[in-house]
Amino acid sequence: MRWEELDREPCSLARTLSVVGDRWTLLVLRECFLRVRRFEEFEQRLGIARHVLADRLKKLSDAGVLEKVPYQERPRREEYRLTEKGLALYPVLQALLDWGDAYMSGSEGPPIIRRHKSCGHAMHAVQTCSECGEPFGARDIVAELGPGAQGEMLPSGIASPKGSTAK
Amino acid sequence: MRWEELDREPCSLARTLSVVGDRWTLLVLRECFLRVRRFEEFEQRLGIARHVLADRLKKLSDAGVLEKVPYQERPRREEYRLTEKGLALYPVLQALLDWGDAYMSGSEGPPIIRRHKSCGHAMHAVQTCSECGEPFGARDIVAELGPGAQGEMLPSGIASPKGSTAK
DNA sequence: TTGACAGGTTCCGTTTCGGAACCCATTCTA
DNA sequence: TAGAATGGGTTCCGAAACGGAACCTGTCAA
Repeated sequence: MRWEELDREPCSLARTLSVVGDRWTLLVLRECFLRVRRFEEFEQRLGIARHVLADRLKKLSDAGVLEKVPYQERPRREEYRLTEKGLALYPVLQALLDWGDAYMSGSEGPPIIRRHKSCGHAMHAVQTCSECGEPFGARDIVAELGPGAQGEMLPSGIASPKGSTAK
Repeated sequence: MRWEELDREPCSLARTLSVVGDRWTLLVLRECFLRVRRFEEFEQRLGIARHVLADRLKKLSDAGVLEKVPYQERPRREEYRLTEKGLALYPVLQALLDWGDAYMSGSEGPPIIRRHKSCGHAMHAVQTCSECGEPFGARDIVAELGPGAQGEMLPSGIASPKGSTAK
């Protein structure tokens, strides 16, 4: 596959990466979740080249992840805000953050801690099964072809809908 | 910040992206979780340029996410396997997959479904608080400076350890 | 009239990527 | 015993993306 065709791949991961999978996009979104909204502030906090920032903000807006909302007229100025679709990326950031906290923190510990408003504790994310509520890891899941599948998507030895599960 | 210095940023997200944040790495890891292990199979399934693949596999091995294990001698052949550190990236892939299923699937539905071995249901991931077990979203969390913090990391208006919480 | 501010766009030189060709040790096949 | 196949790369070239700096565009204040 080529990079520009990622969004047409029959794979939700590839399609997601076609939106957030390049060099700066997830860092821009980190700032969005920290309530950064204006061009200059993104630029200052990230140290990103201006035209690259402009490109990323445009692509995220086109994808419906951010929206431009005017905050003054004359001269017209607009800021970038997360949409619901953008807010739904929070678990992605959480998962990246948790892995970094666990494997990339120095001896001092993580640079930022997250506090759960309702219970008041410093926390990290635990992924649980939407159906039974139990925590799970890579070894607890099998992949199967779904309704939107096409062609040879799973390597040999992996379960298909009607086949047997992989050993 | 510049891209080559990402791993020295005081931010777990930036540090994680220094390992998995470039064009092909997460797709390579998707294949790893589908039990793809050999150079040729990565190449065929991804359609990635060979030297880019070689570079990504080397970087992931250097980072301790994959390890090369010999599967035959004479001629010596090695395959790439996820380490525990690599397996710990599963929540990242899950989160990306869930967002793609929710926002990037066509009318047919998601191309791959995940089945939870222990409960038997097709499932997606739900992130819950490690402390109280409740599901949470972006609006339920506040960020605070942690032990590894340095300098101006949070935008004005965001809580610091001793300050008040952001509105 | 000049300067500042916010939000870009343009230009240029350096990296990275995509695609194809080539390399190398070993084993299989004719 | 020659030649092809296999698996895992490396090398080379032109195209695309990036980093940095300069420039542009409304509007308002001094």
